[in-house]
This record gives sequence, C-alpha cells and structure tokens, in this order.
Amino acid sequence: MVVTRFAPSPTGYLHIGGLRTALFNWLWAKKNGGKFRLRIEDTDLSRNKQEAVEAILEAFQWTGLHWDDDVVFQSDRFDVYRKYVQELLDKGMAYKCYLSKEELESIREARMKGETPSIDIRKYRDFKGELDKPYVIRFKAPLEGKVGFEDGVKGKAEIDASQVEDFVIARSDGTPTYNFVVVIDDHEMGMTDIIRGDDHFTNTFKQVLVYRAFGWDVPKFYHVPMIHNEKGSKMSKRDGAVDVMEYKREGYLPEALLNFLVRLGWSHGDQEIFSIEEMIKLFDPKDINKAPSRYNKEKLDWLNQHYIKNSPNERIVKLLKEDFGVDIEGHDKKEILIDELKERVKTLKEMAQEIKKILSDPQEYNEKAVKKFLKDEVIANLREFLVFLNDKDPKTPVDWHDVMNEFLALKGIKPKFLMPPLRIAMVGDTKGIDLAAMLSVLGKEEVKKRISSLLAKFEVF
RNA sequence: GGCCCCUUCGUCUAGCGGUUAGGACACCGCCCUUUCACGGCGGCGACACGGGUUCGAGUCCCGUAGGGGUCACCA
Repeated sequence: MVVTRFAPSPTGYLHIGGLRTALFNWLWAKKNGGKFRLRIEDTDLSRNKQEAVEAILEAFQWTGLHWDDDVVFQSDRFDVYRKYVQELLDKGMAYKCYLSKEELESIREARMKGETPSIDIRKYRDFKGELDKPYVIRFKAPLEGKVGFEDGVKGKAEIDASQVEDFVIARSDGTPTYNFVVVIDDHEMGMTDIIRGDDHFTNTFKQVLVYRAFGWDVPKFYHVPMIHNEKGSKMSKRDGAVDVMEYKREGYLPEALLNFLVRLGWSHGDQEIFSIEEMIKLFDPKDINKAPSRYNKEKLDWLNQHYIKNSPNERIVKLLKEDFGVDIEGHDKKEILIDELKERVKTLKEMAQEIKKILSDPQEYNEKAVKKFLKDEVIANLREFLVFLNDKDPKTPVDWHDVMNEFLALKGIKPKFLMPPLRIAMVGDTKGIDLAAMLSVLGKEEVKKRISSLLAKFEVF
C-alpha cells in the first residue's frame, strides 16, 4: 500500500508551498488507494507554537485535504527516539561530541567563506573517554564510498559519502533532531513515497545513511522544485499571501487554490481545469517538472472566477454570510443578484463589496459619469420616468426591461438618455450588473426613492 | 565559496530527433452589448548562449552564462 505524509513544523501558518506538497502527497495516496498521514515535527521545543498546530489543521480543514489515522506529534515520541539513539551509540555508529558553540561557529563561518575550518568537526569521532562537559550526539557518516538514491523527479542522485558531515542527531538537552527523527518516523509510520520540497534534497543523503545504519528499506523520494515569488526569488512573508488561510479571507474558493497549486510544477497535457476527482485520477509524480515555478496571481484569479461561476448560488450565499458578513439569504431576488455578479467578480470578497454597493444608497455620484450623462434634459427624463412608473408594476428583469423600452418608445429617445442616468441614480456610477436586473433586485419603491434622491440633488428649478 | 539541481512566449506549461514549436493566464484588437463583465474570433509573444553528435536537434553530449537549493544543537 502507498503511504504518504505531510510533515510540517509548527512554527507558523500553513504556507502555500507546503499546501502544494501536501496536495501532491494526498493525491498520490488517494490515487493509489493508500493513506495520507499528518505528522507534526515539533522536536525543537523552543520554537513550537500550539497556535501554529491549530492554524495548520484549520487550513487542512478548509482545503478538504483530510488525513488518515491520528496526527503524530514527534514531541510525544522522544522515548522512542532515545532508544534508537542509544542503539546507534551502542553499535559505535554515533558518538558524543564535546565541541563548544564557539568552535562550531568558527567552523560554520569558515565553511561559508569557502575556507577549510581550523577545527575538525569530527574531532570526537574516535574519542573513547567521557568529558564532564555538555555534548551532542553525532551520526558517524562514512568516510568513503557513495551515498545515493533514486529521485522520482530528478532521477539518480549520488554524491561522495565524505560530503556528508557527522550531523547531530541529539542536542545537548537530549532532544533528537530532524534528520534523525524523520527517518525513524517515516519508517515506523510505514511511509512508501515521500514527496517534499527541493530544500530537503541534500538532507536526503543524510537520511539515507540513517536508513542504512538501521538496515531499513529506503522509501521512494520525490523532490519538487520550489515556488518562487513573482520576482523569481524564494517566497517570504514579505511577498504577502503565503498563508493559506489568507486566501479564504480574500475570497478564494479552496478548489481554485488547489487547482492553481496543482498546475505549479505539474501538468497533464494542455489541461488547465482539474476537479479534485480528475486530479486524483491524473496525478502522477513522474510528471512533476524539474524547474522551479513562479507564483502568478492572475492565473489564480482566473481560476477563482471560473469556480465561482460554476458554484451553486446557495453555496455562495452561505459563504458570503459566513465569511464576509453579507447576509442576503432572505432577499427575494438573491438568485438574480448572484447570477449577475458571478460573471464579473474574481473573488467572494469582491462580490460582497459589490452587493453592499448595490443594496445600499449611493454614497456619492461619480463626478465624471454625472458630467457626461446628467444633462438637464436627461434629468427631466428621469422626472418623467418617475411619474411613468406610478401605474406600472415591474417585478422581473424582463418586466423592467419592457417598462424602460416602453418609456423610450413613448418619448422617442435613445437608451443612453435614460439608462446611464438611471444607473447613476441607483448606485452612483455607470458600471455594474445589468440595469434591468439591478432595478428588479431593488424593487420599484427603492428605485423610485433613489431617483428622487438624485433629483433632489441635481434638479435645477 | 564547496557540493547538488535547473533553463521553451512576461507567467504556468505541451513537446519525449523530422511540428508553420501547441495550449492557458496576462496584454492588444474586433464582435456581442444601455455600462462593466461574461462569451466568441483574431493578434502580440519563447526553445539562454557557444560548440559538438546526426541526413536532421527545443529534444542527445560538452562547455559558458544565468537562476535555485544546501552547507545549524531549524525543520
């Protein structure tokens, strides 16, 4: 059985790049009828935040990527890790290292400058005694030979084992570190396929060595290229919109985000729109690209609009109420409103704003529009239309359409001497949903009220 | 800097030795239309560069350039 996982560290919200790798893993598990598991990598006690765990789970909830079995917390498993560390120690495959923070710092600096450090990081590798100093436990990486693995995206990966340093597997406070516990857990949780970010690529060599040390089977790895920001560099908080939940707040539908993400670094011919079912059916990590891709908001917006257009009105009304505080559940013309808005809005947030604009009295009249369309004779038309309305009873957009045309024919005037001014009277501008629909939504009394308000402001006696 | 990876329109990508290099987003134009959109039609626009291999190269090989990842008692 295929078993995949997503293993975030709880240091903040769920990152959009993280969501994509989670999605890939989830899809692959679903496609193979396997399991997708969630593990919280919280071995660094000093950096964990409980809110972060909740934020991550909330994001999973929103996107509908459900995990199988219980969430595993590494902080619950320290005893297990300790046992394995001891095993390596006993076998002479790991050792206590007494190098001080300062010594380590000097090694690090030298390496970054490209120089050979004056202190050997393997200094205590063959040290037999015990020192009365704090120590970390390091893994004994081989001094010669090769380490490699078959990467499902990049192909064969192999380096000289000597390139792998004796990395720390347990801190001086006894807590185990990432490159060690990852292997323990992936093995014990039965992981078969690991799809993760490219930033883990070099870690994989270390991890392969740990698998080897315990004699365990190495799972299949797939390293997916990073998502860059619109400028082409690594995405950071500064780029904005990296928190998955931010998309909910901005009015994006989860399926739009997922569709957007699945096409970043993966494709299936020319297809752009993928339902969740199609993704599951078509996804295959062998089709993942090797090059990093860029975040592209326009495409996301387009997809979001597509999914909004194809969502049932009922769902939209519900989301508008729950997430944007716009309640039109009781409005008798809500279907017309939503149908009209669906076509011209990119996000739910935008839709909420448009609804508010239509349903409330115009705050101001657009100066340019007023100047262009509200000539004196036109204002007179509005006055007459107001009267004309008295013995009419239009309800539907078609009714309103007929009433306007009747008036136009009666007066022998062109549409532009009535329609644009009417729009201005209704919402203060000449843009917006279909006029007849707008009037229908507002209802005769409200329409008359708004015409009167406009007349009161602009009519010259 | 060491090690590793990557490189097709502005962006996401198709391509798997022989294509007028295809699609999508964005942009521009036309049509539809009382407005704005939606929709339809059309346009702009790419194989990073240099060498090979081959009858033939976006596709294979080698360099160069550019980009990225990583080098923690973070994950």
